[in-house]
Amino acid sequence: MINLKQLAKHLNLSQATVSRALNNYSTVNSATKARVIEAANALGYRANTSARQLATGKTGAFGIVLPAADNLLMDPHFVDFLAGLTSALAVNDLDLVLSASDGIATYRRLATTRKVDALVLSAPKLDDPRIRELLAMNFPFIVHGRTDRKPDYAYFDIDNYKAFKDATRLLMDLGHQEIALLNGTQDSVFAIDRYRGYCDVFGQRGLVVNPELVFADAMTEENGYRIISQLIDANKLPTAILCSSALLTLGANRRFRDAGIVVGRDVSIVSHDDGLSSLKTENFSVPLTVTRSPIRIAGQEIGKMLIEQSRGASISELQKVVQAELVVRASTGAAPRKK
Amino acid sequence: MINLKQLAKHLNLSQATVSRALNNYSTVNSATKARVIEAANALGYRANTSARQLATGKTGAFGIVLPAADNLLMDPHFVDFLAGLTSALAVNDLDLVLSASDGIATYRRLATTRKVDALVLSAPKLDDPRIRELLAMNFPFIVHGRTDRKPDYAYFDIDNYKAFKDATRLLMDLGHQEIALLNGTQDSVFAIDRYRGYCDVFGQRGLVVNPELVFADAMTEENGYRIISQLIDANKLPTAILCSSALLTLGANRRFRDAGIVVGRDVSIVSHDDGLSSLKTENFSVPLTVTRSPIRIAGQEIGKMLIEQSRGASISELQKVVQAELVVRASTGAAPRKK
DNA sequence: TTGTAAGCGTTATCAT
DNA sequence: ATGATAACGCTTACAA
Repeated sequence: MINLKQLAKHLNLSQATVSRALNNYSTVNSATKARVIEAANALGYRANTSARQLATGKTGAFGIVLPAADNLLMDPHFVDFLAGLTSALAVNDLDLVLSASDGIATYRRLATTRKVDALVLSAPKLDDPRIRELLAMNFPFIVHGRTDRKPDYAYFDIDNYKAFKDATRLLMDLGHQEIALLNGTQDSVFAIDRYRGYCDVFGQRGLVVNPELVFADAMTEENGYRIISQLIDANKLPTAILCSSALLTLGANRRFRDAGIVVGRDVSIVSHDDGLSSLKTENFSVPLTVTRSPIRIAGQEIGKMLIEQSRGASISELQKVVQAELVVRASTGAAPRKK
Repeated sequence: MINLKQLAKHLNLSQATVSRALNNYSTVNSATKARVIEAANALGYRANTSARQLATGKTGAFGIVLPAADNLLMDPHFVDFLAGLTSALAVNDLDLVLSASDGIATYRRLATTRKVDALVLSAPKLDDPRIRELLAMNFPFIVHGRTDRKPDYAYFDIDNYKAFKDATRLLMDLGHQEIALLNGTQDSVFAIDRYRGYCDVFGQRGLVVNPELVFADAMTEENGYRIISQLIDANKLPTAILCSSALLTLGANRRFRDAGIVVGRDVSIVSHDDGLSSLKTENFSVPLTVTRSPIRIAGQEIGKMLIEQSRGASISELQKVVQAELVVRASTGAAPRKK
């Protein structure tokens, strides 16, 4: 394990020159630069991270906190997100520091101990205290999602409002009027946006939303099953359902199959699809019609934004919204005639 | 953002004393210790991580690399594992550094740049090159799994052999003789161990394993569906199946439901269950009989071992094997009579 | 183009 | 019990 001093001595150069050569400064002679790099490789020199961090004030790492240990429900979306994020960072040899959530204290700790250069913040709530605090501390961060339409911080989000508007329209164009919405809890901004999209189409067509068909809860397989059970038992199953997560849809499908209800014929489904690699909506027994936006891409984009941010990009350059793609497959069909 | 020098000046003490007070050295007067701590809190002093790392040579972080970006299949097990791991580390304010995998180079980089104090290594293969290299570098690591029965490095594993022996016995005791094994690929040691457990029970009972009923592939929902389809189409469906993953079982179940085959009556299933929070085997339409061993606990245990290791525990203290629990639920029943 | 030397903010050693 | 002061290994003015 050789250090800069030793490498410099070995080369009969000063530490400064060697350092500059390794960091590709333009002022250093290209011949010596080559010589330095070769020697460094030959001797297996690797800069000590802590020393570099101390000297530059940059850590070369970004922080993220593992969401929701509170309800013990680990979100399967998170791995895909992490995969995208780390792959974008790896391009520049940047790392990701992962911490278990102890609430807002974790964010504070990560920011104040200068373990990381910036944070990524997932699943923002309305008026999220983490955002307020980070903003007050003037610590850089990027939000996956938004707290309102046009916030004054860096974020990456999908157009949830538009996605669910499109999905609702599609169903209505197929003749559906009774459409259940299986959504996430209403404290998450994305769920609110989706609900608004859904409602607005009803409004535009002079129809009224039936609140008995709107569900806001944790987006688990179990809940999908439970909600459809409830609807069937109460004899209130609508002709179509709109799901905020493929997991919910999975559970709903299981219930439909148990009841002998054929998806795409007896009932139509549009689901949001985060493109999870472990849950492919195209491989469902009845391939799903979805609003699709891979969460892995979101991770990747946020990784790139993190890099841009550390290079000094302004807030306005760090605000992105992408559209979800409406993919029509076999789970949607014309509304059955009223019996 | 105050530093040690400023804090020391503010207290009319030397940096050394303040540092010692903050690090709870016994040699420092308890009155001044209290005074220092109070001032530190009042002024919001936080030690600079890089500086401390440089001085101590310890990073206070452990590394892990996100598996298998190669096949784009993100393992949902990984989040649960991470949750356990980070929660154990958080107790001591330790962090986890996550890197995207660029093959073995990633491990090398993490080790040589001294970004972390130790690595955790997942999904070991037979004669894994990562292990060989880390061992040669003398860099500390803990393996989740094993490369052989009694290796000479730190590891945490479950007794896969015993688990699948138990499962196979259970099925045979119920009268099953044709038992399919839906396993992971045979380059993973856990899959080999499970296969051995399965085979040995056949051997002990004087029966012979039918190789047409043994499948070794990626443990995805799709593969579970596909394999059962294949069996049904070839009219070779056995009376029982043994699955290495709840995901495989999920897919198998979907195929059974499509075919109107009733699990627990027409066919028996025993699945391994890693206790994923997003996939609860007790909530399947037919609650599953499983060999259970929560992967979250594995993460937690490895987190504790990482801490022990950095405190100087010996290799022999860092080798743990736990048993999976056989939980009998409704997916297993007596073998149907031969038609 | 290269070298000298001063940080960066801690902890550790050695006196006192 | 406390204080000087020297590491730790790098980057970066400033000089040459």
